[in-house]
Amino acid sequence: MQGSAVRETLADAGGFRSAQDIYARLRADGQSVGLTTVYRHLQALADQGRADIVRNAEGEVTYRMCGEAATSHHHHHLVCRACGRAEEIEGPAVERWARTMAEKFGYTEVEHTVEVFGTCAACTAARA
Amino acid sequence: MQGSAVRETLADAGGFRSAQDIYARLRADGQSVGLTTVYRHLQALADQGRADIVRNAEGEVTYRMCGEAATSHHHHHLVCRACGRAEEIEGPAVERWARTMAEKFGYTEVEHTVEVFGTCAACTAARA
DNA sequence: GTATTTGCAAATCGTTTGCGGCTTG
DNA sequence: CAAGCCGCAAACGATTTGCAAATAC
Repeated sequence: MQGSAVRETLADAGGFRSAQDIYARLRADGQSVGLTTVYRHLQALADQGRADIVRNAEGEVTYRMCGEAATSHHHHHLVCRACGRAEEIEGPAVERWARTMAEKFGYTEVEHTVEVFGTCAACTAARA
Repeated sequence: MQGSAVRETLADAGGFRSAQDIYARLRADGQSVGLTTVYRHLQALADQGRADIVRNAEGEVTYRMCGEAATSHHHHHLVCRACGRAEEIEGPAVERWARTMAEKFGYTEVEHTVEVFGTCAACTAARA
């Protein structure tokens, strides 16, 4: 099953990666997989809540394995735009703020997307 | 110049709209424009800071005219996912939180995207 | 042998670009 | 005539789907 290969690669990558990225890594690793399959497994992981999704600035969808703690627990990310590495962050104040604003303007079924992008210490240093 | 037509339509729409959307409205209005032109003008408006950009859940880029007050002033949006209408909102606490988190993890060149989606009062009501 | 997984090729879809034609000053 | 605007047609890049072959149970 290619599923495990996809999962392993995504886990090994350790950060947010696009389907294309994972596909490239698998191929580079000599593995024989189809792009379609990669997309399907990534989707599945996301559906099951085993992977988090973040859409990058270019509009690409990126995935990252998330620990069971994070699973089904509302949180946001601080993502390195250079290497994809990410920290899980929380902000009760933000949640409250979003809800308050929505109420104030009479909006219902509120949802929000909050992503913080930056360059991690390692990547900043590597930029010598 | 088709530019004014695009600007007017976007302004009239009063909310966040995709290029395709604006194009459709113009055509429906009997106007003769090319999709390419719509994209180009929308891009230009965004570049000049005369329009705000929000990428919706489907990954489509949507634009909305923004007042001069909003121009070049950092703010976020509370967007109605049904009709595109939006309110400009601010959250000093959120800005601070993002910066703090980034510092805490050693990330530099911090940026963030914060969008709040909901269903506005009118659309909620219309759902009778 | 029936259900599931796989992957190639083709189709979608939003968006961008090449480029010749038209407009304007 | 030169500079800028237009828009058709083609190119693009990410993602999805049809479908038949390969595999699993």
